Formats: sequence, structure tokens, C-alpha cells
Amino acid sequence: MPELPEVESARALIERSALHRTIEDVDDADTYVCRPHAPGQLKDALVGHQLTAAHRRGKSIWVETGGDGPVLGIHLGMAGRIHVVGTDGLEEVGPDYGRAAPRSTTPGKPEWDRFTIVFRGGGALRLFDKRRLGRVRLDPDVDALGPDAGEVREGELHELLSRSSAPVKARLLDQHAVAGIGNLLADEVLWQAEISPRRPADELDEDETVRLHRALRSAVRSAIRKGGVHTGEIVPHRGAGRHCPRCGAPMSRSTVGGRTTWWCSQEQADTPR
DNA sequence: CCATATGTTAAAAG
DNA sequence: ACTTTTAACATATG
Repeated sequence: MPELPEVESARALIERSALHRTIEDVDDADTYVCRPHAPGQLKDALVGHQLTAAHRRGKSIWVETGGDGPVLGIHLGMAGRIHVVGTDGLEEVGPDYGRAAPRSTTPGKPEWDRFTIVFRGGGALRLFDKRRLGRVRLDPDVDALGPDAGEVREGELHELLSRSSAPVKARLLDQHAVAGIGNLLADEVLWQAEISPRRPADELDEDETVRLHRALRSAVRSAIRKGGVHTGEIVPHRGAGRHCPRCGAPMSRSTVGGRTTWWCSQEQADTPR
């Protein structure tokens, strides 16, 4: 579920609903999700502190705890979500696929709660993740990430692309190059820019780079505004027997950058027009 | 049982 | 040593 837009809404949820409350207890018993920490290590570091600010770069979230407290790193992985429970016991789960979820008293499956912070006076923040590929850790290294996909400048993008002969889609998916682009967003951006996902990244010409940059920023901003990567134009057309909503040509499918990839067989030809 | 899944990364290959 | 590709990770669902 989470690509950059979903992660941004999770960050905003933390900022809006989970700051400035004293941490009373922490459940960090899932050592796969909380690796490399030992059980109790996150609890010992966090109890008594408050969350003071929530940040994001690409798909990585980090939360400050103020003063001499640690930084809490959160990654939603492939299926993670942030749930915040208010002091009144109602759950706020944030936007889901573009639709704001109502606050609810019916929690998700408790067996999918992988990490929980309990606040003094009631309420909690937790990582809800049915696949357990999310991560929670102290003092994450976010500097290894490339510039955020929604912030990257055109010259910077050109520079990053020119340094790789891999398919442009694979390069876009590399979080060390540009941070925040996932499989669906990559397909959306390349479709918007009318560029084949298989084109070598360092062979894009000036015009293609400009188109890619514009598509990147507009797709990221649009998806954040609409509430998720699923609101992209091409996303509903990624499927067998589907056709390009612009020109009507059949959609092509293959594996690029290790992921299932769909593109317009006509407008995103391997040889640029 | 098989294939697929919106992410990351260690290991293998080049 | 660096870059690129593949497989594995944990788990659910069709």
C-alpha cells in the first residue's frame, strides 16, 4: 500500500494526532520488525519522552522525541499503516486509498499490530502491518536516501539519471537515487512523460528529462493531494486486456527493475520518436 | 499448489 | 570496487 503519498499521509497523521503526549509504555516484542534491536530496547529508549516532530523523506519517516531523546525511525514496508488511538479510545487510521476513513471504535486485527506506543492518559500509536515488512528502529540513517521525489530539481534529476545505464524505471525505483518512487508511481510517471520504462537512464535526451521531471513532480503532488498513489491515471489500466486511456493502444506488460511493469505499447515505445 | 502483491536488501552475476 | 539483476524476506489473498 504505501508509496510516497501514503507515507506522507501517515506522517501527517502522526504530526496531527500523536505529538506532545508522554510515552508510558512500548510494545517492541516483534524483533523482526524492530530489528536490529533487542526486545525492550525501544521501550527503554522511549518511555518518559514525548514525540515532538514527524519528518519524511521518500518513504522513510522519522520522529523526534525532543531534548536528549532518540529519533524513532518508521518504514511502512509493503503493507504497513499507522494507527493512532485518541484518548477517547477512537481510532484514527488516516486516509485509505484516497478516502478519509472515519474514526472508529473497531480496531484492525490485533495480530497485525507490530509495534505500539501507549501514551499516558490513554491513546496509542501503532504500526499495523499484515505482512511484517515494515521496520521500526532508533536513529535511522536517512542521509543515504536520494532527494525526495517531490522536491528533486530538474538538474539534479538529470545528474542522477546520467550516472546509470540501468533501465530508467529501475533507476527511479532506487531509493539512493531518488527517494519515494514505488512501482505504481514509476509506471504513472513514465506513462505521463511518454517514456519507455526500459530506456537506459543515461540515454534520455534533454526533452525527455524535462518531461520526466514535470511528470514526477505533478504525479507526486497530485497523489498526495488526492490521498494515494491509486488515484493515478494509469494505475487502473495496469492489467491484462487493458488499453491506454490516451491513445487506445494495448498496454504492454513485462518485468522491469524486478517489478511487474505496465506501459503503453504505442506512446512509450523503446525507440523515442 | 501456484501466482501475485504498493518495499528493501543481501547475494550473485557481470 | 562498482553496477546491475535476482532472490529472499513474511504474510495474505485469489
